[in-house]
Amino acid sequence: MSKATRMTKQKKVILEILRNADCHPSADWVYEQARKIIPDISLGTVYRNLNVLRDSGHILELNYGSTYSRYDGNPENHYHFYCEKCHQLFNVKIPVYEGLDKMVKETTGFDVRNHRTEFYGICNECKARLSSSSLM
Amino acid sequence: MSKATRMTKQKKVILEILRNADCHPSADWVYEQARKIIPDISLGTVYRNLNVLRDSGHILELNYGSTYSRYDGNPENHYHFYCEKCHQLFNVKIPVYEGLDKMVKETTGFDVRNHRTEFYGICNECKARLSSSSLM
DNA sequence: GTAATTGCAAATAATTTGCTGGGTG
DNA sequence: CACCCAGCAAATTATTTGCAATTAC
Repeated sequence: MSKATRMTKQKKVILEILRNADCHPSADWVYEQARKIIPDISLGTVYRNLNVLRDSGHILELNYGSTYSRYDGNPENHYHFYCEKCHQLFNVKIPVYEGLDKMVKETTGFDVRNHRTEFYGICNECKARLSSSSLM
Repeated sequence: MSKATRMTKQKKVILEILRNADCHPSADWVYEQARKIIPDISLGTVYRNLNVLRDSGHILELNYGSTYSRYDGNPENHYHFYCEKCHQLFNVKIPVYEGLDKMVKETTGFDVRNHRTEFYGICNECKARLSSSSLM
């Protein structure tokens, strides 16, 4: 059914970068990192592989709060926090509440596969920066 | 502080369209509807007003599951369901669980303002279509 | 060997912006 | 009557795609 997929050195490097990243990078950031290892890798290849890896369930694509997608090397569903000041994305370490899916299935009848939740607010670093500024 | 904002007939029409929409339309759909009332309205004006209305809290901008934004004339936070087959977006009528925000505030220390949740799966119409097809 | 994948560059899609004239408060 | 906002078109940004050469299996 699904097309055969080959493990190229480009794909391997991209996956490795995402797994080792402690942030939720954009395609462009992944591209810059990948160039350090494969100098003539192209941005198109990065985008193509990010899509392949997302479709095969190896990574997550996130598109909250910005005009571009961010990627997450941890494919297991988890919650995120978006800082409205510095626009960073953080992992939130509370368990995914799967009971919600069942609740929605009961009220709508839909086949609910999963859900995603993003929290919005101000992160600790930005809170500190704001309260030390004279503008408060 | 924030700039004065004027009520133009364009802005009024755009807001009215969104409030009466029973779907979660794209900027382009809003533009097509608005043209029926103000034939020479421009797409740029639609985008500008959607941003103004979003910033002033009159509408919500949603960007889940697609490459373009959708807009919601109901500015109160509520959950959504995205059908992975037909790509429609539905409102989910379960109450927003604000206790989650407090939980995240306690585990992270962040100032959590709110959260958004989207459910993913297959809607009823698509379920019916799938089970009646010979491909199941 | 052959089909998937690459690099490159051009194409697309969605949204934003500069400018000048018009309409709101 | 000042200044925000409209229309128009060109610019920007993020992402996708066509093609010939390359490479994994």
